[in-house]
Amino acid sequence: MSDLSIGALSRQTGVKVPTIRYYESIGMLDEPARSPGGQRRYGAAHLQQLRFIRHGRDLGFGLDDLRALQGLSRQPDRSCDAADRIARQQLADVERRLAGLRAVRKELKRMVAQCSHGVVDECHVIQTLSDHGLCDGDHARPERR
Amino acid sequence: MSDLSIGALSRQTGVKVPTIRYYESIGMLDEPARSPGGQRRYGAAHLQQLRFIRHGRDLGFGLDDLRALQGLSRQPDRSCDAADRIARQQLADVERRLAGLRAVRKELKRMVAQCSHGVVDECHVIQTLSDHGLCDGDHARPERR
DNA sequence: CCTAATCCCTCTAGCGACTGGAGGTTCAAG
DNA sequence: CTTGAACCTCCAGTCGCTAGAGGGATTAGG
Repeated sequence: MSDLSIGALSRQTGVKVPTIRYYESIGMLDEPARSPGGQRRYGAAHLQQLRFIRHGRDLGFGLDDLRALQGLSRQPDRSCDAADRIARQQLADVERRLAGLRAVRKELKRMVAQCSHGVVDECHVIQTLSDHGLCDGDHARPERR
Repeated sequence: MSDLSIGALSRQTGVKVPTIRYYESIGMLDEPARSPGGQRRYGAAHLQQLRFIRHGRDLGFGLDDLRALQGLSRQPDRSCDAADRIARQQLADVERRLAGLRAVRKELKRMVAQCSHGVVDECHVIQTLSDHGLCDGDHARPERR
């Protein structure tokens, strides 16, 4: 029906062209039909599928989680406990990262606020980095993934 | 003076052994002296240097930023404007990510709260992923780096 | 002094989730 | 039919580590 080129699909979803090909290569996105000359031609189902992935990525789900959720969405009669569990875990993960980032922000604010715009030797930015004892918060490493 | 093995340095700083070697390989950490048998022997300066890196990583700075900050800290007479700029940018970055994560959290909470624990077909977790229109927030992609 | 346990060495490859480039082919508008 | 944009495949690189293989060094105890 729709018959989109990869570029058109990219525009519709906001997913970059090489990323679409990457998703196909790792089996996240179904292989599309090809034009006589070998170019990819996508239909409405692909559009839907890619939007699902895009939205999930925006919410911070990993590709493995999304693969699992995709699998579930194809079996509409099964219990959604598994989906619920994945989403809850993701929420917990986001909460953890928020806490970490808040601690980091607090420390960064202190660093920046105390900078007297003088020379490096008296700079709180450098001093704080050199000596963790100058921090009060226990900002553990927040990042990862 | 201290004369630490790589394992001892690791214990003192909380940085894993392979990570220490990695930092050396990319020129973040000065090459240490070696024992007669070729094992690394670190001094107090290395300990200080690695703590600086560790602390900076904990605050979310990239290794390139830390390299620059390290360079500045070795020139104590220069203005600390550059250091200040890097820290402010990092703070702005953290604020951006916090905003993104808060939007994501809101959406995830909605998804999870609305789940009626029935079958997949009526599951809000799956439905929301399938249709971004069900979201109200404009949770743009928060992650990266 | 010898042995065993633990540590350390280099080198290579892998992770997640893309992103970019080179070098060549196909498509669609005019 | 020509032109230029879009497409193709394949490979390499990003960031910041992390893990494993296959070996050598160090150290504490007997």
